[in-house]
Amino acid sequence: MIKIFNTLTRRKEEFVPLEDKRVNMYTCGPTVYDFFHVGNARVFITFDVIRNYLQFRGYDVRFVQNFTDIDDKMIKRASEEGVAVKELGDRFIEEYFKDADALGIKRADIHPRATEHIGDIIETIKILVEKGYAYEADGDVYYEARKFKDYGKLSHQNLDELEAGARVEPGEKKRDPMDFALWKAQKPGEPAWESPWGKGRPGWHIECSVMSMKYLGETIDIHGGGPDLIFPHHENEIAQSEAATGKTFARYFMHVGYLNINNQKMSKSLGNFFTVRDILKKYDPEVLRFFMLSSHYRSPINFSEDLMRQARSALERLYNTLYAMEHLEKTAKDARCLDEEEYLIALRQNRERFIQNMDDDFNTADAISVLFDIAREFNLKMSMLSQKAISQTAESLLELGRVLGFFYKFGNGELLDDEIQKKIEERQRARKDRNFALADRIRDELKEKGIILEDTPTGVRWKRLN
RNA sequence: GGCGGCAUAGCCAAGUGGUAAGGCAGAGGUCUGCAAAACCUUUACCCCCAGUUCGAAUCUGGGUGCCGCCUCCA
Repeated sequence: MIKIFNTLTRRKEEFVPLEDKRVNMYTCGPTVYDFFHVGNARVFITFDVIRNYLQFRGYDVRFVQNFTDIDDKMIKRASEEGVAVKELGDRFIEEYFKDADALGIKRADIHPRATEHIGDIIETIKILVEKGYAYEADGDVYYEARKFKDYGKLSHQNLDELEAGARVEPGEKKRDPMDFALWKAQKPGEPAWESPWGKGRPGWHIECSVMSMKYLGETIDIHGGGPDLIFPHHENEIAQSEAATGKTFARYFMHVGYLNINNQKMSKSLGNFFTVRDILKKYDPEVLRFFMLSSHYRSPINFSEDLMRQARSALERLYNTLYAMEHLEKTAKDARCLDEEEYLIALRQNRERFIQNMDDDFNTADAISVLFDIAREFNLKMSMLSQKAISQTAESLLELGRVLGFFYKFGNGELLDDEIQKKIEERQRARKDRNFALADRIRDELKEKGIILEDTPTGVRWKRLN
């Protein structure tokens, strides 16, 4: 039984999708005006794992993540750079996929763009106006928060409390500070589309309501995003969607914890801002993924180079084990000895434990510890295992690791080229002749080329330097 | 002012009523031509005080410290 912490109820609930074995999920993607940062990455990686895991558990997952390609930030950046908003969006969508691919974040089934759904957005706004939830004011259209009786149910605030802290920008034509824009009238130089209220563009919140419902239906199973989306973004999505349809918008809302720098929120003004693009210059993307998944997704985590180095060492340990398995799979003789029943039972139990941990609100930290347990058991007993047991272990470790998005680069037919293979043989001859100077020189040479040699009782084992 | 989160070894981090997973780093050891990897051993008054309980890191109350949301933000 999978349990999910639902922001709506603030508790872990048993996960029961609307349709048996089918899950519809939507997450709010990036605004494509720049490269994405490590905080964004945490959200994308988290939902990538959740999606993988649900599939692993046999669900048919339909996953949608949008691109916000029209809003204030887009307009501002485009004009700064002297390019069209469309051009800016195209460019950073491309850059998004470069980073996401590197991090092993799989593509959503659909990545809709706001600007390609203007017609749908207008239709939904029309419905909200007709139903009396929205009003036009001078070319703008606002949603009247007070009309929606459940407003605040996600962020657990009531309107009066929210209103006390609300800020009204001068020049806004809202009737109430808590009202928010569904449609904004065009300002000079801004991109705009024709609408019943004149030329303009959509507000931020409406796009997600519209695209979620268009591709996944009026009621979806899981809606997620970053922690600061709870209010107002997701609150507003609920208000818009549920007012329009009269149905529950999303049954489980999931929010990822913050990624902090020195225990503080990352912000451009503090200068503690890291893009994924920058970090990948120094660290393997898989290390970043490992680092993120070492903590529970809802806990705040701190990002630092020291922690990245710790993550790198830890991941390396798993890889060492994988290399050892690969090596032994080739050299192990069958009928090794020992009763390996017990070992295989423990392996199965570990696999079960992994599932239990992940079932419990996707506890990746616990799940990772199982990976290490499997590795230790194997390292301890590897010289006594049959080929079959070794293969089974490798299979399990790879299978479970890949649910978390690890090990994708492993074992895809990386063959040593002949030249390197010859060097290894040459070194073996030198070792036999006790010409250790030559042997060490060859080992160093290969290291230069990124190939690490390790001598073991069953022969030379090699791995690629990361 | 309203709402919420966190505090576990040198560092990171699970655990949420039965006496502390896992990783990194350190020390010692085994193995080894050397190296590497691996394995073994070793390191915790679970922020403080009071309470509930046969029993609390885990529940309750009160402190202390840190962080967040309520405003564009993942």
